[in-house]
Amino acid sequence: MSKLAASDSATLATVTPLGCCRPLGREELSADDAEPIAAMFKALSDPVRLRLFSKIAVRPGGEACVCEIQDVGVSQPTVSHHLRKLREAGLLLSERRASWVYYRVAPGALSVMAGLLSQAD
Amino acid sequence: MSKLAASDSATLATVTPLGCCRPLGREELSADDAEPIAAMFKALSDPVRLRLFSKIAVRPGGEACVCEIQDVGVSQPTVSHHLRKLREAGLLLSERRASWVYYRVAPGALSVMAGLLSQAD
DNA sequence: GAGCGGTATCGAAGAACGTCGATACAGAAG
DNA sequence: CTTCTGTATCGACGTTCTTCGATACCGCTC
Repeated sequence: MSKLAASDSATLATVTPLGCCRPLGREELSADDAEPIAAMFKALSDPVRLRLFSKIAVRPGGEACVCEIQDVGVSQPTVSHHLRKLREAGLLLSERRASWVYYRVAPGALSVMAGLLSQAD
Repeated sequence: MSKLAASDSATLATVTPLGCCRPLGREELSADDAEPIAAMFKALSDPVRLRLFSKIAVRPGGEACVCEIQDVGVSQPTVSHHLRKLREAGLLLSERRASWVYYRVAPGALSVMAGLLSQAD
């Protein structure tokens, strides 16, 4: 992983093309579809990851340098670990620019999850 | 817990009254707000729980008897354990009717989470 | 009351997770 | 080439999670 780490996201890539991003209350989730979707929710199931994601999402363009969002009360390796998890889940993309690494919200990530949670009525 | 187990959900109850159900990309999440929100996502972060929730949500009225949704590939105690987790997270309500226990989707649960994931543009 | 089917709780075992300090790597600057 | 800053990886530790079998609880039926 060197330049533009786009897709370790088996997650988003696996989910999107399927018809599985319908509301959870629309049709019963298959065992296979449940797996990658659960992984996306798991990515947001930690308070630190949630704050990191929010810190990135609020920036204009949904992008931030790691150095700008590191104050979440845990060590630098831990921040790096959580950002990796978010990337692997398909929620973030990362890109190196000179000495700094920028993370940004993956296009479509939010809407896939929001779609799953929308009312089926 | 005997009759109508409505609120072990510190989660939903804690979150809803706050101004914290704005989109994650709207304003930066505080450490305190991140905690209960992460707990809700954690509830949906397991494939089995996701399927159980879906099985309930697809039923008319968003309600199902435990006996109708038990075939998810794990033992009966495990199913019970996961349903409890979903209830404690505020996503489900449970009610005993004669020998059977019915679980139903908690009103507002989905919209709170969907609101968090909606685009902030 | 005795027996029975449906559901919850208990206790244990193994896997997965969050966290850290130490260290490695990448690019810029001197 | 060496040094410095920013970020990632490694290895380890303690905690939390998922799962199970065994068992307890609850209502119904006989």
